[in-house]
Amino acid sequence: MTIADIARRSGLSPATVSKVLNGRPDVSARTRLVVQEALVGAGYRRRGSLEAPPLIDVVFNDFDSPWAIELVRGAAAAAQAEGLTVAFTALSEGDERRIWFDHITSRGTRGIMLLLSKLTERQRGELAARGLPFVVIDPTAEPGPEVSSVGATNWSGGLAATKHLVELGHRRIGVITGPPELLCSRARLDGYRSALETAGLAFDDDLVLSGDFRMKAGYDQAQVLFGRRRRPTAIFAGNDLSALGVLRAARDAGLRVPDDLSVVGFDDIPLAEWSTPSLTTVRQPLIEMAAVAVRILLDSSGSDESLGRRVELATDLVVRESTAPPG
Amino acid sequence: MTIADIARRSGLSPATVSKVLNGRPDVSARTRLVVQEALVGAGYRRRGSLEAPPLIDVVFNDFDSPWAIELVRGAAAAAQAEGLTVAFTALSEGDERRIWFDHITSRGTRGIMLLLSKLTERQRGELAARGLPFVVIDPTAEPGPEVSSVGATNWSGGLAATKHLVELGHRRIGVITGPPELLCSRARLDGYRSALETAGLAFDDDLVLSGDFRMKAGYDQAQVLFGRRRRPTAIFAGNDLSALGVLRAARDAGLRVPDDLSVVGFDDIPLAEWSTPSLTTVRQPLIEMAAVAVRILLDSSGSDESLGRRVELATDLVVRESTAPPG
DNA sequence: GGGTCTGGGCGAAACGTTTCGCTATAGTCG
DNA sequence: CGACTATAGCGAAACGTTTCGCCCAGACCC
Repeated sequence: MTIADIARRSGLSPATVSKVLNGRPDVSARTRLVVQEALVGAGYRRRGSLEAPPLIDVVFNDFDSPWAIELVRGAAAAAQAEGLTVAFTALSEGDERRIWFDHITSRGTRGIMLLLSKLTERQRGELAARGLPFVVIDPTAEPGPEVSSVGATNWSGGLAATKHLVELGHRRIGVITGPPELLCSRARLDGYRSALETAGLAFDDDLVLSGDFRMKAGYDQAQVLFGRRRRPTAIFAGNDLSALGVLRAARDAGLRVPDDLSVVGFDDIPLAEWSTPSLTTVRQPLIEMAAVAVRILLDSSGSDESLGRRVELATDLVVRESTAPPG
Repeated sequence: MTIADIARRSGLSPATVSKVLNGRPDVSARTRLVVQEALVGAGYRRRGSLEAPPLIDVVFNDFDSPWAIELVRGAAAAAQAEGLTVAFTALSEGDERRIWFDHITSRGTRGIMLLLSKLTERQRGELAARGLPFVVIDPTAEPGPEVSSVGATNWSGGLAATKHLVELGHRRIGVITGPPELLCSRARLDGYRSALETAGLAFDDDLVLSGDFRMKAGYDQAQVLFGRRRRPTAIFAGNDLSALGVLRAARDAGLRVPDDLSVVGFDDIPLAEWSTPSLTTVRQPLIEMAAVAVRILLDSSGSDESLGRRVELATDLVVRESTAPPG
């Protein structure tokens, strides 16, 4: 089954078929469609499958967070073990999505790993037609069943963090979530809610604020919480970065952590161990998550089954210095 | 001038010539040489020069520091503006250098950006033969004149940091340097020395310790300094990461920063602004440095001149909360 | 309406790359 | 020392990719 066969089937030249396969621009939409049908119909595969470029693409929104860094590092390590390199694309705010996508597909890749990002329906289709796998880490919305994704047990993590605070004796526990549209933010919040329920504590809307996973948000929202009539004695931050913002806000407000305020983060970035005070947090195995994602990409690279896989790795509460019984 | 011509000239097949051009392993050393001579003799160039893969490679030792991250981000941004992608390779400790090098060269790249790393003589030759440019950021040793490199004004930075402390009234100023083999570490230390001299202060060997740019080293060495007969009233850390280690050590030793101890870092990583207390530091324009490096790669990609460029961008003292007059 | 220009879309042919098998040489065993 | 095996090195041919020019449709001008 060669390119020439496809060309004959579809009444076009081998050159044109090649262009479609490589996402070249000088093919009309109609022709492209005809070729793609012929490709699928004939079950075409490149001959030596070794031609696939030894690249794995990691794409993320410009959040320059340690969280992303850890994932990239994990991906790089896993890729290197397979003789692959990680190429990475940071999407800045206003970026037209087409740009990076065209870029990656025209250059070729072994698979695409999306951090917190989403593909358009069109893009999904194009990838499927070319047999390029992709996997989402911490998907934004509930992804379809045919989309592979990797995450952590966010709900359990939120539960564990809150339970820890409750067991220390805290009754008023503030929350600063991540962006509400993210699945992981919502799961963590639900874990919090569930822990309160189990403990027989009321859920108070006034104590729940949303942030964006950055330090500044943690800082600002912590100040809001400090201004509440009855100040919470503990804060569960959506991630470590905002938890660090909370620590900072506490210091500026003259509150001692953990004596006057307990703080729990989420992620366990390397910094959490070195902040002052060191941060109690819910550890996500980011390195492993990236490794799993790479494995999914490589596995699904060969096979045609379009059934997605959903993997959730376990989280782990790491107790350090930022939590204590309320003063 | 095609591959076939070269083949005829050297009495070999086009296939073999192609293999040489692509660094394939199944060519004997002699044959490879013959072909390379023929290539040079005939002045061969690939036809469409557009085939150069749209990749820039960033290679660094596994230091997982925010410093490297900033540079990678800068490189990614600059590359994206040119329609290129950044591929990145983290060298772990025991890595055989050949591995990554063969990998990158066989896959192809537009240029290589080395962070704190070094190439062997052989590798330099191989890159030159293939016309692949490279640039070093913060070179380890004095690089030859034909090597391009980008850095910051480390000496001035060290000078400015120390001068700042001296002007605040500090007389005993400890230093925790980076790895001594790095040019930038030594330059910063010399700046420190020079500032002391200008101020008429004696240089005391007991106050100079070396670290490795990580938090733990900052922490450990700070404890050593605290144990000195006359404890220093200020510490100049080789980079922000070790400065954070110092902050932590100070807290564990019951010293208040900046009342009992002033701390200055180097780099101005994003975190410096958010640490508690926020860190006075010498800012390196990392993003710009990476952008300059990318520009050098692309500029020298076309031309044959093998003369290296050395660029040093200006550093800048950023005064925050971690420095004050000695108590 | 006819001429001219422009650009998108396609294919022929030139080109580079890869696979696969052949050959010669080195290494191994009895 | 001969037979057998393994391996490195190379080339023919199959294959995919790219360039370049042709064709044609639409826009524009006169």
